[in-house]
Amino acid sequence: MARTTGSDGEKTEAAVREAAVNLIARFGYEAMSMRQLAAEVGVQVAALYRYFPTKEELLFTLMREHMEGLATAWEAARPTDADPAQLLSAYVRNHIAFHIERRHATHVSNMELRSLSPERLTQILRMRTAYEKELRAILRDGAEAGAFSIDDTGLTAMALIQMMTGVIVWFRPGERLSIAEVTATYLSMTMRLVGATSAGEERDVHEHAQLRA
Amino acid sequence: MARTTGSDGEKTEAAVREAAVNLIARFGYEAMSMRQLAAEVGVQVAALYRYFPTKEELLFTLMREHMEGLATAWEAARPTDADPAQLLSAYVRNHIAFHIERRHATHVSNMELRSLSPERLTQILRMRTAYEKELRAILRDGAEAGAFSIDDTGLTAMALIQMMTGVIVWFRPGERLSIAEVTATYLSMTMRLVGATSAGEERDVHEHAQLRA
DNA sequence: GAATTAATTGAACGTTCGTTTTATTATTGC
DNA sequence: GCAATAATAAAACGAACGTTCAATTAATTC
Repeated sequence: MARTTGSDGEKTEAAVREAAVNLIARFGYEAMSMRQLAAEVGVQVAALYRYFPTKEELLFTLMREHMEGLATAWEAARPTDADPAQLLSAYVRNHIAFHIERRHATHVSNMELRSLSPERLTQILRMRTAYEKELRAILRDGAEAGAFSIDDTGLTAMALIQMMTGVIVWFRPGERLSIAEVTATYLSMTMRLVGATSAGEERDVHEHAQLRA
Repeated sequence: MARTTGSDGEKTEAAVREAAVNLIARFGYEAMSMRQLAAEVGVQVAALYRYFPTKEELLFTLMREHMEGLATAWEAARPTDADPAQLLSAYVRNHIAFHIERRHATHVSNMELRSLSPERLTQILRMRTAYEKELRAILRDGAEAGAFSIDDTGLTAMALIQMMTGVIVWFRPGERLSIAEVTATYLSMTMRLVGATSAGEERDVHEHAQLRA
């Protein structure tokens, strides 16, 4: 046989992407074979190479689109004319929502960086740094405005990102906590961590979180 | 040639361990080949199999000893008759010191879990859970005693561990910050995050960290 | 100093890997 | 309905993989 009835390039490519994210998240990039991926999609190995010239290019595509999606989501979620606490709150909400929604893709983007060639690694890291820079700016502006009490802006930003992204390690949808509860608690922890003093939505969030304590 | 002059089983095994930790941390377990490891040690491939029956057993040994070391370090560092803030402070100090000191081994233990067989994975996770349980107990006791203000003990413990362990992702010895400075800032962030109210050593640490702000 | 044990080499095993090539069939445009 | 093109199958490539085995030499024991 050759071309199969009802075959469609776009559908196949989308199926390859989705299967690849799941397999790489579960077994790791090196451990996933192109044969395994093809079998998961329900296609022969050679068909994969019609859409992605190499295995690494497939990985890179998944990562790049994940980072682009993160940047796009933040652009859409970022409030205009907001005080530091509201900005930080929006950043935390967006970060947690995005990462919980795309647990597997986040896993891939965080764990498989070393499988990229130096040039591609640089490209992904540049996107990541740009995203983290937004948080540092929020923290710096808030500290200068007296809304936050922060020892070291850069270190605090890294600590917050590690803390928030860590959600995907243990969070499983439908278990003890809902996404809203997790987000509320993380918001509360974040605001305390940065020593937020303002009376914005942060206090509401904090009081809401206390309801479950 | 066969046995080489000055060859010593103990030294070779130690060299294999060390080289394996470094190579796996840098390239990943799947990407590291036994030939690459042998070349790094300066030995032929077959010699590795005198010390570790399989590649996975080597990985498991590295992980198990890392987790045992972490438990041992905490047992030695845990204060007797201390208030919650002092206990938490000791936990944070020990965790950060241990993980910075063994960055590569921590990377291996955190990133390569999926390469273990189910039984071995369970064994490592059991050790990890036991260690995390200590932190949850500290947080729970502190919250009950009124020393901390915590929304969700389990969630806070996970957030703290992710935040602290994340140090190894960005920290490089000899750069902008010293280990002492990083530890002080993380202690400060931790105490604020858990809403510590007591006037133990936590205030000293916090004031000290403020000196650099 | 001969016998035994410890440590290692060198070569090979079968398997799996990412990738390529060629042929074949389904779909699309005219 | 016929040409052009898109999508896939089937088979094969050489290279690299984890692992094993037999042979060989250094160190140790008596």
